[in-house]
Amino acid sequence: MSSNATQRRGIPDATVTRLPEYLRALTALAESGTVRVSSEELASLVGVSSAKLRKDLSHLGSYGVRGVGYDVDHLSYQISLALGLTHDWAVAIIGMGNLGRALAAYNGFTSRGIQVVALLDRDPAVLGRVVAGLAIEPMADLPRIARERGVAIALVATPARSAQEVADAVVAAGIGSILNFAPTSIEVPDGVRVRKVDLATEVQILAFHQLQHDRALLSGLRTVIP
Amino acid sequence: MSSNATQRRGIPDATVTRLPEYLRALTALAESGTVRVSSEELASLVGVSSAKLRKDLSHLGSYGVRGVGYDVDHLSYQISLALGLTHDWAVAIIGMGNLGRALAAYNGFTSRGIQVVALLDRDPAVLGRVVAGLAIEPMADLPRIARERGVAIALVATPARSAQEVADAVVAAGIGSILNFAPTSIEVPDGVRVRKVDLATEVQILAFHQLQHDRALLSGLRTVIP
DNA sequence: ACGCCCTTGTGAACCGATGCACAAAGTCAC
DNA sequence: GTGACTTTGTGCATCGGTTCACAAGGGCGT
Repeated sequence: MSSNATQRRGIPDATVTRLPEYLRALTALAESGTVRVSSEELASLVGVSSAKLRKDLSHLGSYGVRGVGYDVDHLSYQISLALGLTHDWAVAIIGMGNLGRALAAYNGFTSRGIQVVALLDRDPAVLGRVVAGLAIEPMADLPRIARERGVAIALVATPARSAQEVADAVVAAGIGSILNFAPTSIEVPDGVRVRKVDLATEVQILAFHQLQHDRALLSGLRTVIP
Repeated sequence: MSSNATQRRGIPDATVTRLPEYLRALTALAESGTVRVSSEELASLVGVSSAKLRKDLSHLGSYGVRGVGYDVDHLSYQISLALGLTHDWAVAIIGMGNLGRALAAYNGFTSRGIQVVALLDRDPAVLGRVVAGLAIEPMADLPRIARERGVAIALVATPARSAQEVADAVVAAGIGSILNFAPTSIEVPDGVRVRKVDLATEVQILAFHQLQHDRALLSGLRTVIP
C-alpha cells in the first residue's frame, strides 16, 4: 500500500455520487481538446463549489499540480479507476415496457464503462423481439445469462407489482446490484446493493419546491400590500 | 399562524425527498383497506428507520395518536397538502426521443398530482405525431402553451447538446421548475429550480459500490489464505 | 373511573458533509 | 537561480441530518 491516499479505504458517499459528474465534464473537455483545467473551471462546469471539488478529488489522491491545475486525461483516468470503469460492467435490463425499451436504446450507457448485454421480460408475447440490437429473453434464462455474460448489475423496469419477485430472481441469479425504476421499494438480503430512481417522486419533490417559491412570492406581495 | 407545527417555515430537504415515498406507501395501504398504521410498520414498508419516519412527520405537524399510530387517509392528506399535491401540476415534456416518449407514456404520473399537458420537440419531422394521447408541438409554441395551460414544470429529455438551449427557452416561457434528464448540467437564473436525473451516473455509482464489495470479498479471501 | 400499556413526538448526542481560509508547493518569467 | 504568482490540498469551524432513548400522552381493559 502506498503513501497516504492512493486507495484509502472509504471514499465518502457524497463524493462518490459526484465523481461520475466530474468524469462526464472531463470527457467533454477532452473531446474539445482541453488539456488542463483548474478546480475553479471544472467546478463551475458541473455546478459545485471549487472547495468541494478539491476535497472530493483529494480522496482519490493528489493528482493536481499547484499553481497549474489538473491534467484532463490523467484525472479522467484516475476517476475511472476509482469508480471501476476501466473495464466494462455487464448490465441486464428486466421489463421491456416503455421505460425498459428507452433504457435499452439509451446511448449514454455505452459511452462509459457500461454495456447492456441482456434484455428480459416475463411476457411470452414479446420474447424474441429485437430492441436496440438485442433479442428479448425469458426470465427463466436469467441465471444462465447472468453466469455466462458476467452480469453484475440489473436494471429493474417492471411495474411495481412484479418488482419484488423480479428482485428475488435477480438475487437468486447471483447479480449483486440493482437499479430499481419500479415505483416501490424492494427487500434484498445483506450484501446486495440497491439504488432507486423514481420519476414521479422527482416531479413531486420539484412540485414542493415550486410551491414554496410561489408561496414566498405571495407572502412577499402581502407584506408590500397589507 | 397556529400553535407549533401546522406549516412551519422550512421542512428539511432530506425530509421532503422522502415524503413522496411515504405517500406512495400510504396510498398502497389505503388501497389494501388498511385504516391505521404505526411508524414501525410504515417505516419498514419504505425501508427507513421508524425514528427517522417519526421525525420527518413531526415537521408537518402532530397527526399521529400515541399508543395507536397514524390514520392512513388523514396522513395521506396531510402529506399531499404539504407537497402541494392537492391540486394537479401541469408538466410539459420536451424532447421526444426514446426517453421522452417513455416519460409521456409513464402512468406513474397521472396517479398523483401530476398531469402531462404538452409534448414538444424541435424536429419538424415528428410534429403532430400523437404519443400517449397528445400531439407533439413545436418549441416555438412553448411560451403560449405554458401560459394557456399553466405549465409549472418542464421535463427536459433532449440530448446533452441541446439541453442548455431548451432550458433557456423553458425559463423564457416562465416555467419555474426543470427536471433535467439530459446528461449535462444546465445553468439557470436564480429563482428557477432544477433537479437532475442521470441514468448513466446512477449505474456508475452502483458499479463503484459493487467494486468495493468485490474487493472486500477478495481481501477477505487473502486474509484467510495468506 | 382508574391505571396499565403502547406508540408518538422530541431533546440531546453523534456523525458526516460543507464552507472557509490559508499554508504548502510547484511553475514561469527574468 | 531566484522570487513572485497561482492554485492545490487541508485543518478547522459550522451546519444539517441521523440515531438514541425516553418522557408525554392517549386508548383500552377491567
